Amino acid sequence: MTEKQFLQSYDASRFARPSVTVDMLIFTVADEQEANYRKLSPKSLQILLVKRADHPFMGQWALPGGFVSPEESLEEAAMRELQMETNIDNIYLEQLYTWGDVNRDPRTRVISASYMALVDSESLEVKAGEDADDARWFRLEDKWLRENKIATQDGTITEKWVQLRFWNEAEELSATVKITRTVAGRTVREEREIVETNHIAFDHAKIIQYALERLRNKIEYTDIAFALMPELFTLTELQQVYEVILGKELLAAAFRRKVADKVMETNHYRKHAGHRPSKYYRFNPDWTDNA
Amino acid sequence: MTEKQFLQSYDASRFARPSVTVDMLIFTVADEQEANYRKLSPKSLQILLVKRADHPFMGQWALPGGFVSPEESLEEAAMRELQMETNIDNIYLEQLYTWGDVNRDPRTRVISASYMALVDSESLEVKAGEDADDARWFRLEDKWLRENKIATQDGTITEKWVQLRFWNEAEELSATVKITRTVAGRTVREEREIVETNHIAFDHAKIIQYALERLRNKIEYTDIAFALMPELFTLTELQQVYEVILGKELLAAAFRRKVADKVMETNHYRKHAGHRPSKYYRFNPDWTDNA
DNA sequence: CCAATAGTGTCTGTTAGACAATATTCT
DNA sequence: AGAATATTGTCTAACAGACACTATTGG
Repeated sequence: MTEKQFLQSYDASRFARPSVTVDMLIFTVADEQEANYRKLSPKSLQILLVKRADHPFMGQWALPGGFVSPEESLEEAAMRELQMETNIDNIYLEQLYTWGDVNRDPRTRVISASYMALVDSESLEVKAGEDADDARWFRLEDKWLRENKIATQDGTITEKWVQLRFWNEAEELSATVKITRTVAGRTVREEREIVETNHIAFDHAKIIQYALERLRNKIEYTDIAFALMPELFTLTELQQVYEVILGKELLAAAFRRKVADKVMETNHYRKHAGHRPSKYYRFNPDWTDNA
Repeated sequence: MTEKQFLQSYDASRFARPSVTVDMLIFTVADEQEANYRKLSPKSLQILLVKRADHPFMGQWALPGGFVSPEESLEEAAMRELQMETNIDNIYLEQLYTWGDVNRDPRTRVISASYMALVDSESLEVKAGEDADDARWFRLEDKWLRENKIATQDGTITEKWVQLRFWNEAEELSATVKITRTVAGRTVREEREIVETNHIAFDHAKIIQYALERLRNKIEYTDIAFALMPELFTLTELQQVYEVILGKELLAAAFRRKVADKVMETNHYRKHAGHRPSKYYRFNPDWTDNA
């Protein structure tokens, strides 16, 4: 049989096939309200969730996403979903992880490729709430709850409980995820399990926790932070973005040294702030990460 | 309609579904032969490929892998394939990336989750060639060919050509992959394209190039190198593993300082080496990566 | 004037790179 | 003895953390 004959006679339906979806983790960092005109407005990390209109998990909140159609690539499907929710293009988009447990979805076997998108809140303001479907931004915070380390024959098992909290003006959601890290011999394995989830559909709490961890790691060794910034920004704003994602305060002097080569000065200044005006910067596209 | 009724009446076949496979990138670092009894044997990075017995790409070399069955998770499928090829368990296994272009496979729409496995060559020696199917280890090297950087409206496009070479006693394969890195505004995108491929099936050259890059990155900031080591090893052997993966020489003094906390001394020494014997070490499971 | 932030200077301790120097084996 | 590797010591430059200090605005 020639290759051509083979392909003509190939019957793809012989094998059972799963459904494949993309799940979108759309993050932004937005300003909070601040009463004192002199103080800077604090920033918060936010994620976009949609309210499920249908079974299963009807009424609960889920990651935006949908089935991948036969004539689009995974990336194209992710882009399509992203447009649908934010109508912004040229956005940071990165494949995160593909979730393939057997009973993730009560309907049928579903394998989900998750994508993380980062958008800057300024270009977003437009579409924020006026969405047709029930998409809403939630502030997102995670909290270390407790840790448990056990010795085994040839290594250790560390269990860590992390709580996620999501909230906006109308709603508050939460979940607890247990992360089990198994060191056996020279290899390490990590597993995630949802311990408790409150109005968050499917295994999406687990996916969000994973994404948050990845975001936190990547902001330290890549330039993704700039994807969260508007065209022009001050170094203090940039620092705030790092701080809200890392969940800790940074020293301004050291921070400025670290980002010095990644940004370019402009000769614009922020006005009417009630204190010394700060210079606006932009991303330096000639900056190269590697040596 | 209740959720229960909904689920009972749910018809999964309404949507066209792709086939899903796992592709395994099984790496090891093995000793080369060395004539001079006094000299250390150099090491080489190797990858396991299988010769395709059927159409399409019959006779060409491909990554081990196969279809994911409905009653196993992605990880379980990856484990199963790994066992099939190496019959070693408790191995380092990590999901790499999921490839979802529309025409990756001439038979039908196939989405492939790729997994990287690291095995130590010592426990492997057993299964090396006696495999039933046509699986073979290939030495693997990549070579930077050329780079091309173009300015655009709001950023740059960098194209990089990388050549991969695979060889063993019987066979030699090669491929060229073009990596396009687009910096536009504050976002970066990376794409990979196979420019030329020689007896390597599907888009697997691209996947291997990606895996190699990931391996190179991860060895710098994680402890995956130990997954490539036998139970006991000398610090020079460990350094050789770093060197062969990073493709550059390291200074012994600095290297030893860096890994000092990650290993534990034993009181065994390598014997009969024609020079000063080196101490054997083992991985220190109490070492924690993070602070 | 003063609250509040912007931005800089400098000290200190840690670490990576470089390389020299010493130690130890087997044939 | 001599080849070859193992292992340690030390100098230096770079850099991150800490913190003090100066600069600049709007009300």
